[in-house]
Amino acid sequence: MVDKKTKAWSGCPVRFGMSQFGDKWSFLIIRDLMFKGRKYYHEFIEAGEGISTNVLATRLADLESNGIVNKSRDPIKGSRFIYTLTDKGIELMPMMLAMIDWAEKFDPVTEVPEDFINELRDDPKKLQQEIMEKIPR
Amino acid sequence: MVDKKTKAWSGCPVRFGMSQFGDKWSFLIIRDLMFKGRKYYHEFIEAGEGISTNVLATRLADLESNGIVNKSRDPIKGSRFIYTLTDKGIELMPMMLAMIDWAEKFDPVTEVPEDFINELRDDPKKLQQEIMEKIPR
DNA sequence: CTGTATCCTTAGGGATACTG
DNA sequence: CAGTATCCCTAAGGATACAG
Repeated sequence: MVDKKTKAWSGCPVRFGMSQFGDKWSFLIIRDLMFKGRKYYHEFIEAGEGISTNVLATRLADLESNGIVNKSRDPIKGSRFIYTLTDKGIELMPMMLAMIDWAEKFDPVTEVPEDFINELRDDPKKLQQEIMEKIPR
Repeated sequence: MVDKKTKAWSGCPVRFGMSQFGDKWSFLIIRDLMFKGRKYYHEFIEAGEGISTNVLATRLADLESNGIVNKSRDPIKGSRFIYTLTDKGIELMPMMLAMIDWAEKFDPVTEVPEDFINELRDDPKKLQQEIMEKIPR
């Protein structure tokens, strides 16, 4: 678990995670990409969380440079980009699901649809697969 | 999964999570409490992450007011406090483990002990139970 | 020693103007 | 319309003095 002497992981995974996506906006953007099918700049802006355009730009750039988000030109409408999760980003799903499960337990206001939570607790792998298939690529 | 109309969870669990522990320092403190057996003020300070005393104080207070951390007087040495995870805090373990698993996959520098990762992937419930028993109360 | 309060700086981020 | 650059300000947080 931890080194007996230093009581530390040599390269700490939690610190690494924080350095890669460890702020409010990154989590919310990953949420949007993972669970809400959002993939365009304006969709993130209009998500209603109040992120401003410049902050969104820097977060997307950060996530991209960390290999979590992929940015590619929209073949339909060449003036814009499509933002998607990379494999590395998609693999954050277990963490996000664990967080959702936790929030559902402890936040009286959180209202994740019942069948979502049921499936999450019953067969997380299956749920994960289902979500995966809906994530834009 | 999401409401068909709003495409949103009514009370978003991710936003809730972020409001409860959604910053670098909170994650690191929770890590210390959960995996490193730390429970005293000075142990967090000396963790070597460079948190300053005032920031630690506010984070501990925030986590306490969010019901994630418990603060009680040390019966041995009455001039100090013991900080522990509440049940609500302990239940963040699946999320933390998922994050550790992810970091181990994607950070070349992260070095979680092999048997830890093996057990995490093989029998997470058992690992969780084992860690749980080592968490100070 | 175990924390808390104060001070002060800086970086994060909101508002908005701007460019292709 | 899609995204970037600039401006400015607030609030997070580092250093450190202070209190019990």
